[in-house]
This record gives sequence, structure tokens and C-alpha cells, in this order.
Amino acid sequence: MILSKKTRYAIVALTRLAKEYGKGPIQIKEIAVGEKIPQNFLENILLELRKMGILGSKLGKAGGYFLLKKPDEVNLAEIVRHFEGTIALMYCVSEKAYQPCEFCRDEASCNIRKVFKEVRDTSYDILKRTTLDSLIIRD
Amino acid sequence: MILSKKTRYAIVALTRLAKEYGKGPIQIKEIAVGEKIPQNFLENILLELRKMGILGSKLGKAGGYFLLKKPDEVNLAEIVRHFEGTIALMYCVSEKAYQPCEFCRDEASCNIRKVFKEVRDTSYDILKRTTLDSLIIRD
DNA sequence: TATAATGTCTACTGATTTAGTGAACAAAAT
DNA sequence: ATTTTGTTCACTAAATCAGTAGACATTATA
Repeated sequence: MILSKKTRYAIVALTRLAKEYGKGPIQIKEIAVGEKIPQNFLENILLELRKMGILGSKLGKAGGYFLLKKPDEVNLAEIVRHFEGTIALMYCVSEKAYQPCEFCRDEASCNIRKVFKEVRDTSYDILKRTTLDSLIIRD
Repeated sequence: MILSKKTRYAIVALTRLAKEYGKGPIQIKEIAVGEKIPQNFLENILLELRKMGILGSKLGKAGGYFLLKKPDEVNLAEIVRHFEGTIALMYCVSEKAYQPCEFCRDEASCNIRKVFKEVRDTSYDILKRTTLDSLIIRD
């Protein structure tokens, strides 16, 4: 059930970029060293976040990454969903990765499904209302 | 985030055994065929559940598996936790697989941790109060 | 008592996913 | 021009997943 390192790195890196929001591009190296993330791996992750439209980048010397959206416009549900494939624990209750159940005859009356639907929905609600700005620690 | 097949098979097999509670041993083959689970794989799973103390078995001809506990005494939290290792999405909020956070200085003030603690706690509550008897479909 | 039908246990395996690495390339500042 | 950065693609070692296979132990029953 533990999130992949990729997902965890993404959340930490985004929180860092939210903290520096408005300060222009931050270099990969600075995030990698500061947040203890392998730099090559972090490059792939930031690239994915850029393709998702969450990050922008500046090329060349004095380049780097920065948040395109405002910190309160990026929620954890979309991050987890993108890197994990889905929020749900069973395909039959997933929004993004739905597949018909391989066991039950009728999903509407399946009690196993009901439970995991409830787990998905409550988890989704928590992640959805958590935006990057609420993750920043201001000392 | 999807549960492994092992975990899903375990839940389905246990629900079946709960349905047949009190009827004596049910053969692996009957469960395998009825619930569409590969028999060899199911053998491993039922063996694990026996070692957990949830199932009992009868050897030899006319043997099989049966629930040792009453269906309302087996909850999904213990099943998921056993087969997935933990309920939590981050080690730093896990009861069973706790490890100190690799990123934050102070877990008590980490906001990322707070969110995933809430996700873990609510998921745990739902799974904990769901027992096998509530999963049986009676037609 | 022989035999057939079951569970037990250990080891093995192919496929997939995870967690990266490496290198050639492109763009921008100086 | 040179240096510093991000971009892209290909590759890989290790771990996990999803089973299989086979020898063995136990029990019912004919």
C-alpha cells in the first residue's frame, strides 16, 4: 500500500516549489540536494509534472523549474492519481482505471465493492482538498 | 494503489468460507473453481490464512478449509495489513511498518505526514469495522 | 490394508514494476 | 565560444508479483 518513491518524491518536490512560488526558476540540483532526491530520477519526475501542465521550465543557464499554477490550485489527488495510476484499491471502484470486477456477478449488490468504494471516496476527498499551499511549513 | 491479486483472492476466498461457516471443511478446489482463483495460488493463500490462525484445515480425503473464528470476528484491516504489509501510504504513518521519514526534519510538524495520517486512519477505521459476515450476500 | 483424494511444504520461474543511470542533445546566459 | 542548464531516449539491476511443480504426509473408505 506504500506509495512509490516516485510519487513521494513528486509530492516533496512540489511542496518545495510551492514554498518558492513566485521566485522564478529553481534548479533541479537545488531541489535534489535540498530534499535528498537522486538528481537523475528527479529530472524524470519534474519532466512528467511539466507535461501534466503543473510545472513550467526555463532552459539554459540560470534555468530551472517553477510552478505554473498557484499553490492552492494543485491538489494531491491529481498527483497521486497520475503517479499511482489510481486512488482506488480495486479496479471496480476506480474512476480513472475502472475495470469490471473479475469475481462478482453484480457490482451493484457486491458488498466487497461497497467497502472499497467507501475507502476510495474518503481517501479521494482528503487528497482532493489538500493543496500544495497547505503543505508548506512556514517557520 | 490497487491491492495485489493475493490480497483480493484472500478476501474473496474468506467471504466464501464465511458463507459456508459451520458446514465443515470446504475443499480448495471448490473455492478455486467457484471463485475463479488459480488453485495452486489459492493453496498458498489459504495456508497463510491458516498460519494466521483464521482458518483451520482437515487433512486427507474429505479434507478442506474452514473458518476457525466466527465471521463477525474477522475484519478486513487485518487481512489487508497482512497481505499488503501495511494499511498506510507512507511508512511514517504506518503502525505495522513504521519507518522514520526520509525527508522531513520533524514528523510532528510535517504537513504531508498529517494528510497521509488522516488517510490511513479513516481507511483503517472502515476496514476494521468491516467483518466477513457483512460481506456475505444472502439471496 | 491398499488406494485414492486431499492438504503441506519447499523451491522454482517468467513477467512486470521499481528505482534508478547514462549519454547525446538543445537552449540560453555570459 | 563556452558553460550551464533542461530534454529526451535508451538502458538496467533488483525486487516484487503471480503463479507452477513436485515430493510428501494424512485421512477416508473400499
